[in-house]
Amino acid sequence: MNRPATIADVARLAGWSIATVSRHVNGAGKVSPEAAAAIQRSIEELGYVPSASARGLVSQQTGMIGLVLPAVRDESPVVESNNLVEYDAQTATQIAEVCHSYQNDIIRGAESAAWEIGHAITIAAVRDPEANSRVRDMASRVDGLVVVGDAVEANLLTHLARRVPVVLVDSTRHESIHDYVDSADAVGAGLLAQHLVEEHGVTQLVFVAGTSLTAVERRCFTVLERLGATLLQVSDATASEPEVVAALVQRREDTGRLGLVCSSDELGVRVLRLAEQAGLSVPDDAAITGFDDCRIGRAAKPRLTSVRQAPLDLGALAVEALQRRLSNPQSEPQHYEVPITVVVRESCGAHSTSPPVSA
Amino acid sequence: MNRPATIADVARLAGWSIATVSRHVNGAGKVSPEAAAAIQRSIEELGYVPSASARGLVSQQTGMIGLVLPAVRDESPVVESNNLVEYDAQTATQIAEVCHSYQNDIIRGAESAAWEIGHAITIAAVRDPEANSRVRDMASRVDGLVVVGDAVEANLLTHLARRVPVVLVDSTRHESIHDYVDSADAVGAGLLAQHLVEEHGVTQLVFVAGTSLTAVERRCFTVLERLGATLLQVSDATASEPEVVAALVQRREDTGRLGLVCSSDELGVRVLRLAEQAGLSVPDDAAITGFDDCRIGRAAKPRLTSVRQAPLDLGALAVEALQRRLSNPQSEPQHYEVPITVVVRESCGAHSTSPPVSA
DNA sequence: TTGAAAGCGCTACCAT
DNA sequence: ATGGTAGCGCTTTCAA
Repeated sequence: MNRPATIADVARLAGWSIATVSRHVNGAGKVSPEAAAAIQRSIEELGYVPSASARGLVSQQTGMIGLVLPAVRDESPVVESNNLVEYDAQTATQIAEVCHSYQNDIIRGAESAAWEIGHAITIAAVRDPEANSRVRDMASRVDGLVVVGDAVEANLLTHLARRVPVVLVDSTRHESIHDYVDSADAVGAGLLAQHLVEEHGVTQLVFVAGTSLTAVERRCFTVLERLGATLLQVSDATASEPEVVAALVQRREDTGRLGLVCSSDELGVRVLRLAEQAGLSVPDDAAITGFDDCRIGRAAKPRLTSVRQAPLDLGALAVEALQRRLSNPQSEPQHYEVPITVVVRESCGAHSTSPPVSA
Repeated sequence: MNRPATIADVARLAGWSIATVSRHVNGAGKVSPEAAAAIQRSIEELGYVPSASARGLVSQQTGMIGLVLPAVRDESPVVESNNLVEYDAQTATQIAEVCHSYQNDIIRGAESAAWEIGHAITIAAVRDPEANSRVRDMASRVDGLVVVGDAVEANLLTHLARRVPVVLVDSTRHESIHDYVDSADAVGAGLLAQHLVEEHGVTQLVFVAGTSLTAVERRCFTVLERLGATLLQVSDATASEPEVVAALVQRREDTGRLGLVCSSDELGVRVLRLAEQAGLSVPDDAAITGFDDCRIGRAAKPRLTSVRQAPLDLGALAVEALQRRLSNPQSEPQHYEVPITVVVRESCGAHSTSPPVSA
């Protein structure tokens, strides 16, 4: 690995001009067969690879798309002594895994879509929203930026947006000056509710969530509320579970067949257990559904009906949005939504053999 | 988003020379406070971000590290009608998920390590080993290449290596002309065996693998063989399972307490079931261990003792290797190994309350 | 401390 | 079809 060969080296060795080499390499313009042959030979010989920097400099584009993700911090289990460890899976680890697979899908979706349009992607996991230099640096080497979640400060974002187009993904505080992509989660909640009511004769919808609602959860509840759903908030603490059990019993008595729409599969599994404690049979007394279609829900005892929001598509759509913006810089900021899918399983009353039902 | 501001724009607006702006931005050389202030102001005003291409061109380095991964193709479940689907988890999907989380960890490890040394990373999932242009392109925009698995043809690799240093990760056909990183999997197998024999009184070690051994598996078996292990190959087909059951019964009768070292957690779980069918109690008649420490093993009935090879560290180590190479281009190609960890659980005879044991 | 200017490797335009 | 050449935006001498 000496000084890497340049186009000039190739030209000299081949006995043709730099311009001709450039044309040959880019397949632009006509190049005589003899020239092409000679040039190709010296390319091989010298191991020539054109410099992306030089190309980018003259063409004013880098051929790269940047993906900024919020870093997920995961607790690693304590390692006890050299090479041997006693391991216990922990909640924190599980949550981290869910986030990882989510981000992983976004990355892969973006990578694939970027590849389709001839771009490479570069990624940065941002630990700290004030870590500006990181994002700045990235902005300098890409044609466009996909920012997932709230990894980046709003004002930095606007600064960067003056240089490269920015597409937000699943941001909670998305401002309308940027293009924005998320899943149609509220639509999913609605579909789910509709399914429960129409197909499984649920008479009372209940939206089950944590003690404080996230933006997504609020949106979902808004939709569900219109369909007559009530809200049941479950704290993280195990201590408060008896209350929840009581509430479930209560509602069952008051209103007949329950449809418990939980805001995550994790929560859904927990509610499954609580319903059992409440003496409710699932799905007969209470149909229970999750959200996000994680493995945990697929492994649950009555498998959990859930809403799948393909993060793969999220990533891909973000890249497509970027491409549109790139080719049409002046148009209004747009909002894209990736469609969701309701995955019907036993926890809502479907029989494993029953055919799928349409919306 | 007009034409992005250049250093010249900043200089003009600030009323100082290009050179001074450059020095201010890079913190190199002395710049008077007044100059700094004026320059900083116009940077903000113009939303100036220095062009990585231009920088790269002059400095002859891109500040990027490329990560090439073999694409994992996963079967997506058939979607049945609009937005509703009946889902069944499939083996193919499970395998894909394992690969994904493995690759995901490598990416995150690499990203993090790269960040430490001031580099960004770019990734390419290569669908087809002959997709040369993709990798070529990447080679043109990075300071170094990390190639995972057998994603890239050997001869292309050597071509590229003339331009950028290449570090191989988990390649089966790694040639000694490149730096190379993998896990100490064979060491792990050895440690596992040792643990089984010394701590749990296993009298007969059996290495359980698929019908054709991968390179890793061969390495592991080589080690185990020295410790007296025999080989038991299990085909993917369920049909042949009775034979395996018979084999297990046979060996148990012949040689006393069995130590079944399986080449993956998936296989381990399967063997768990087969041992049960064979009427063997686990871990009393047969201690069973997996490999790779996946979720499936942690969820198994007697939780599976396994060997964890932190792919996070793989990625990080690869980047470190690259950095060494970058700062010392002439040294001999090196082989790096990330240490493994034996995770002791019930399937080998450990009590969940028992303290961890040292090697 | 500052500024002028020579490239870095490449593309694209203009002659030929 | 081919070659000469003017930049692209930046860093880095070298003088001042």
